[in-house]
Amino acid sequence: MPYRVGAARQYGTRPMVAPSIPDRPSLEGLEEKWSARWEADGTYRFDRSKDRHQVFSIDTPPPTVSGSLHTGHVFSYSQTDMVARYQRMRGKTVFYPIGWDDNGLATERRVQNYYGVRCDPTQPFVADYEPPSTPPQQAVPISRPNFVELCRRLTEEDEQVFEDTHRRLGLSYDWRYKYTTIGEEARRVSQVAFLGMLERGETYRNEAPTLWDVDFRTAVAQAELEDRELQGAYHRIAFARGAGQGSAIEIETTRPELLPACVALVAHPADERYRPLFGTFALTPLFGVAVPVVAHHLADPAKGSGIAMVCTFGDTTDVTWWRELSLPTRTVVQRDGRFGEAPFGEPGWESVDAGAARDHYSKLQGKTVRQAQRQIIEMLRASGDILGEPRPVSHFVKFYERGERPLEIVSSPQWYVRTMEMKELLIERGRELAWHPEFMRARYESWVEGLTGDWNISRQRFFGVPFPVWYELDATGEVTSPVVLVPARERLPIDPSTDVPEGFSESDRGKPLGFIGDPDVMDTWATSSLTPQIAGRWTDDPDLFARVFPADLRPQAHEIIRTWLFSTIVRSELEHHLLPWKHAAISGWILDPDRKKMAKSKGNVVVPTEPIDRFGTDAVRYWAGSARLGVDTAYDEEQMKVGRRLAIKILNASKFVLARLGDEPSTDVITEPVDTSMLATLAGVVGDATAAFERYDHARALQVTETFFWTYCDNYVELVKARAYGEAADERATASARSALEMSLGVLLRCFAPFLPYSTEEAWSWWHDGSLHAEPWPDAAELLRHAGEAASPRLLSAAGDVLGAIRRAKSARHRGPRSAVSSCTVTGAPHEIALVELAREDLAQAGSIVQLRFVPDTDATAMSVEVVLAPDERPS
RNA sequence: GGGCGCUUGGCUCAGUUGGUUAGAGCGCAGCCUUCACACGGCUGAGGUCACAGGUUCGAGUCCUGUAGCGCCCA
Repeated sequence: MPYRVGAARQYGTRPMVAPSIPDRPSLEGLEEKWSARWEADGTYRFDRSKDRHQVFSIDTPPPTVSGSLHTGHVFSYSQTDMVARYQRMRGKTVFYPIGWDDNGLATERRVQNYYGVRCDPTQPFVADYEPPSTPPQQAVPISRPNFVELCRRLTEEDEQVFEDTHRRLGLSYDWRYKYTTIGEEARRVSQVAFLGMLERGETYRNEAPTLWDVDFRTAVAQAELEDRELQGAYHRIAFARGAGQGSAIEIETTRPELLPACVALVAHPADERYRPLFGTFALTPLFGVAVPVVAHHLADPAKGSGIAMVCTFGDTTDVTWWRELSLPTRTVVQRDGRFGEAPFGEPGWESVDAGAARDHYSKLQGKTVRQAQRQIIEMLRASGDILGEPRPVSHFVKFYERGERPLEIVSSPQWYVRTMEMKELLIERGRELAWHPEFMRARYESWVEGLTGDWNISRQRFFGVPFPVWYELDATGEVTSPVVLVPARERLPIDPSTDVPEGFSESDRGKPLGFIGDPDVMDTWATSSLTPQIAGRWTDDPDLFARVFPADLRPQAHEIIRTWLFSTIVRSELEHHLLPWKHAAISGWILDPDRKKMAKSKGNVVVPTEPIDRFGTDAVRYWAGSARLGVDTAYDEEQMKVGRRLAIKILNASKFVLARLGDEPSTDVITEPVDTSMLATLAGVVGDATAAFERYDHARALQVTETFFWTYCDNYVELVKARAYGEAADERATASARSALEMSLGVLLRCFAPFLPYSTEEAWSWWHDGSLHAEPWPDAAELLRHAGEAASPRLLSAAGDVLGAIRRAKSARHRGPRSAVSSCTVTGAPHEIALVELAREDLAQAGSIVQLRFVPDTDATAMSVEVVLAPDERPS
């Protein structure tokens, strides 16, 4: 591929009249100036006429708009932008869209708090509804359409703030491809993909025990769970045996309130204490229900009394026992977290004393889990079935990660995606993906290996993508048929609560022999897992999609490997049998200066606009760019100050070079050994930076460029200053210096461009038309050709060493940098001396050396420099 | 409890496939201002590479173990 370092191009775009260079270059105002220009010029527009192999496609997880942006976003988004800019300069047309994740629970909560409302689907729709001007104490119930409307309104405001910040950061998106996860296209893609899964049998609806948050009133997926340690207590409860069958069985439980839901007692098959009891029955206290004593290996003989009661459902182990031992179901806890009906005496609820059972249960019905626990303990005490005092215990209980009360397990119809049968395949896909850093793959694999159930994608929420299905009702108005009514694909997206299935009319809704829409919305991940398809306009623009999918890169943080990355691989596999991207770049976290994770809940969040205001975008990006992928990084203003200094240095160095451009620029005239040595060194730097970018190591690319740039300024620029000023006798020496300076500056600006887009663009604009960011990335091989075969990087470094020795001598004697050296003697191995002697004139000028001598010494192992300063002529 | 990562000068971090006296920046100290840069530059001091074994001619780097910290999952 022809990546030209671009003598011809570089010079070719040079304006006829050199624009004026500011006397005092400054970073102030560059962001506004260049952001507007890039937008106006379409600098970062994706060229959709290009084929897939000419495209570099990035699938960025859209940030959640509800809530504020923090510096962590700036950090990882900047890192991705560096790759995007590099690839663009490598000649790719970059597909780099951005979206906003406004779908889901986070937005609902924000709307509730912001406006002081709550969604109540039983409320009637109010046209032109206006929320209270100040949020009232008691949330106002409003209809679902009104609630969704408020969600849209608030997210639009939030999205504008986000867009402004992203633009200031200089992220090189093509804004024409902006999307949202609740927008029409996202809903269409989600629904098309869902119906595809339905058709292929990859999704199914099942009435099943489901982890349920009683406050949020929604099912919770495995990815959203977390274990929290809770203080509880073991209560010892006696279960009577049938007449003449022996003494009571004592069990210990942390959830005595679930006694009416008890369906069995379980002990380990090898437990000698209980072996004789397997196959017999015991009676639940208070309720008199006969439950079998059964054996299962998950029963822990060391826990409590070694025998446990199985309830429907106290925890996930209960679910396992219930399923594997085919136990009956007696559910008492409802979706609102309160005790519902329990018809003791009726089929399935047989009791030896149904009257007493009902009497006892009537005191529990309607109570919350906590209240019921207090009540049942009281009743058990009264009946004498509770033994001794409760024994405090600390145990882990499952919570919804956003929830405040332990999850209950209820039975309700949910849509599931068959992920369990894909596990092997998913792990294989994970192995095909190039992970940066490599070790992040383990996070993914251990997550997939640890999956215990299919992916539940139903959410009993309001602001989300509805399931595009209806159910037929029978003559009694119940859903009994397993047949699902689906819309034609052309109708999507639809909302089954307002749209009507083919062959029915709105008047059939909810009526016997009519239909009813699925009441739920999809889990936010069921949409977010389709960002490659949404951004690439899979359903609406297949031509575009073919050019950008599968993507080259998925950048994201490590905590969403188990959610976003995982679910996207699942969907891509189901829909396309392809890995959705080639590379995954996993960024680290931003920690606060005390190395604590930056999080809103901790109150240590730095708003990104603040450091941008104080140090400038380039400075903040420099900080982000110096951190490697996968490494958690502390928020560090010192590092931003360094970046700011670098950006200013770039402007100043550019000013110096451009103030003495030659009249007839040409690469042919770069002949002086010091100049060609510099070009050869620069070629090495470009090679390193390129290789680093190719392996997604942007930090290394920045570091090698920066390191070279400082020695370039300190040594090379100082060495050639006299020639550049035209003070050399030989005109060719001057032309060589000027051309080399111009070429190297152009190369350096391009190397820095992905990191510091504003200051480099500013400097570039001083002597070019067109954007630096549309320039080709420099090519090391071409630089080497300009340097010539004879050029040796060693000359520049050796001359730099001599210069350093002279500086040290002057510094030690408190002399100024331009103070005179009466004599300087350089001693070293003959080949070294022969080399460094090529820089004689430059060294003499740069060091203000009167007498410069080079002494070859065959015994010398290292070069040594002896400096004699001229007498100090300053007044003392 | 399982997995992953980290431990290098006061601080933040580099250190590529093991190869001479271990690097950088910040901070600190000293010095230097007409001639790109005081929103600066130069120079310097400062490290038994967490610990203990092992492999090797040679280990910050590879292996084993220990400790501490962090994250993910139970």
